[in-house]
Amino acid sequence: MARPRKPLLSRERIIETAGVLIDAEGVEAISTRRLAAELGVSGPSLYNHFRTKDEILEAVADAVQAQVDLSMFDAGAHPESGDWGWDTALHDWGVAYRATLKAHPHIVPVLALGPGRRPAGLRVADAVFGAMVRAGWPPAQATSIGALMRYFVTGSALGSFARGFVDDQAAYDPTDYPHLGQAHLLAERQEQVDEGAFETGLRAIIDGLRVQFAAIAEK
Amino acid sequence: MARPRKPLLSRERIIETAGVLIDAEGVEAISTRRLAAELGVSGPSLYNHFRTKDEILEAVADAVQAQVDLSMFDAGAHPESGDWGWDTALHDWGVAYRATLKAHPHIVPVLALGPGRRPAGLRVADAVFGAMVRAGWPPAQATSIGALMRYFVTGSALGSFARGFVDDQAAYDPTDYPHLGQAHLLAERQEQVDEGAFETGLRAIIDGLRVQFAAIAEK
DNA sequence: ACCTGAACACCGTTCAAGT
DNA sequence: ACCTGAACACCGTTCAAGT
Repeated sequence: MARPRKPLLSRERIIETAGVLIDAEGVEAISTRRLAAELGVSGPSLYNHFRTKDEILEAVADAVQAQVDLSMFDAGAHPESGDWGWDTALHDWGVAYRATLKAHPHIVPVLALGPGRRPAGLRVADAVFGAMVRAGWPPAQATSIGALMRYFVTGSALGSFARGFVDDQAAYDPTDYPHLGQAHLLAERQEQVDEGAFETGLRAIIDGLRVQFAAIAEK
Repeated sequence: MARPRKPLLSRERIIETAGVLIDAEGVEAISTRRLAAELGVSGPSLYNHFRTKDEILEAVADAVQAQVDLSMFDAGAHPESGDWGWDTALHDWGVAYRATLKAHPHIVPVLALGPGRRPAGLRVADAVFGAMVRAGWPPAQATSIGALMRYFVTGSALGSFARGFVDDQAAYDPTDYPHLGQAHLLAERQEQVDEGAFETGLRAIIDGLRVQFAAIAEK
């Protein structure tokens, strides 16, 4: 075939197809040959558009991150109700962030691991930092808030805590694990357990930040 | 050589060598051939001791997790001073947990991702759950606390937030990122920024849990 | 039981050749 | 510029053969 008069591939098409494939079958399902085949093209063609396979994965991760809603940080968010607060914005963002990652769980390791030098990651950092400073947080704390929220949300989206438990009482020898007598019950409700832990943690973080904020404002 | 009269390998020796290799060169450096060579043995020999390469990585992750100090959850911890509290225990554990993971950063993705069905993971869950219930937390909340702490600590150990920023002001176009004018300064102090965000987040979580605990105790 | 070399079906990436 | 097939240097894993 050689060079067609109109390019068969584009970065966008590669990212799109890779994303679908990863959502369906996981990151391990992606090989350059497999992805290329899915695109109707031969393996090495991809290297005309990306330098490495890792770069493709990073681009997919960035595309997912870009879907996270940030509108709650807008200066004029909820102007009518007048109840904007850095705390509710942070909570809403956390929930939206997690929901987006949970919709694309297979790419989360790439997203969480990378240094986050991707454009969408910077856009998030910018929005959070800007909103926190505007709300009265000192810059150093505003930076920390963006970081710690990322730690918590990606950590929660990465691994299921509840999935660690099997639905079999015999698996938990009371000698080894004296307090896990009911642990096998967790297996039945993995989803709720992880969701509950996330909600509890998110609320704790925000309650805790309120305590710190009050201490700062006091001075 | 065929079968030697004394086995050349053991699970322990494989885990140990794999751990050293991963610490030094990362998970990608581990191939079954490379690891076997390091052990003075041929590639397929490993399959007499582990079913898959992934099982080896899981075992290394478990070995790291097993190093995390849990003594702060002991019933008789600090009996002389009498200042044991679930909150300080949780804080100390968080700090110790993160320190251990930071000492072996290359294995953290495996540790954070896996379902945590490994023995060391269960031992952690058991210790935290037991201590929280003993301190007066309802079982459902005690479960959540173990989970949310894991989310936060592994998330913080996985990716550096600060590493996302480069030491170059020109990288942050004010049009794209209106609030990142000082972001290039973060690059210089990655370590402190991430450490500070972790400390802030850990304190916020514990302060927030105190608020919830007070609400529960009140009833 | 525990090691070996050979073999299978893959990989990511490079590169010269085609238009 | 953008695609191709061939090739290189790898992979994880299986398996029959050796003791």
